[in-house]
Amino acid sequence: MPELPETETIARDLDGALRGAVVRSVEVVRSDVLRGEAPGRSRRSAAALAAEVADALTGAKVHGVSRRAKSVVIAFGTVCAGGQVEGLHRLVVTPRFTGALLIDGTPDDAYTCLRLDLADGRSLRYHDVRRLGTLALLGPSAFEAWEMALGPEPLDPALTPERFSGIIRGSSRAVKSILMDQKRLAGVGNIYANEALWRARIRPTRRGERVTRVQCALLLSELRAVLSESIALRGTTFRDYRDAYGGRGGFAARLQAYGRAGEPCSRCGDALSATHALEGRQTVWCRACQS
DNA sequence: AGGGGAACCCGTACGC
DNA sequence: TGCGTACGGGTTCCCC
Repeated sequence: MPELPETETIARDLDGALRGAVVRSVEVVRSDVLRGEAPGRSRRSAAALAAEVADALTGAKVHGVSRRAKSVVIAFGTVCAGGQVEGLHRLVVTPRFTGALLIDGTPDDAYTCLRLDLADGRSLRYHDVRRLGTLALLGPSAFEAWEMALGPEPLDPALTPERFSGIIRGSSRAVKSILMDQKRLAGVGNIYANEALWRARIRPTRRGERVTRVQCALLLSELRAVLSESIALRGTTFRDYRDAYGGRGGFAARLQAYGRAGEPCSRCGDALSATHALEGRQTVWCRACQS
């Protein structure tokens, strides 16, 4: 389940590997992962979208690869006669649970949804077993609309403790739900919400409006710490996540809360509690030292 | 505004 | 062993 550190890892690898590469041919194998206006939107005619993607990407040049929220953004431009890049559009890839962007060297199989063959002989595949991930090809205005609807990036220095505190304290919902609400804060999912709250000693069910400013400042710094540490170890492979070379992330062994229900809290030794009652998602915390 | 539930998928785990 | 079924997991969308 790629969240911010995992999609960041993929984006950094692909930016280094693909910047400047030219697409020779496009094969849409599974068109049901394609979306129109934005990732996650209900799908339009899959056949029409497949034709649009093939048409737009054939001959296109990779301008750069970046990340926003939990999505990898591949920016393409068309190479014109003069050599300059025009008609920038972006393929927004949201892998969800089992999606992966793989560069050549990984064997092809039945789960390839999209394959881009590059002029230099390499290839890039979007691979997804469950196909809950999505690919959306967005022009400049649709891309801007999608980005504008997302909350700030937790690692952006422009997100000050004051602003973060306003996000958390401005809602009566459970603080964990606020952390995971992509409209309020982008990129944080279940794993890192559990971890950040454990580190900051805040109970996941505490209402945002009842988290103090001091706790908010601590939560932001612990959130940034856990995200940065995970990026340094190329993310968390709990189960399905793979990087662009098919490799696993190294952060799973560092998790203190997620997936450790019943195990002793590494801070106080009490058994970690778990519930699914918070929006139906696995929530793990220490009753003794998180309040 | 926000909470609940369905839908999207299919490998995995389980029951019989 | 095989077959059938429940489940998970983030997000959107619809309804209350």
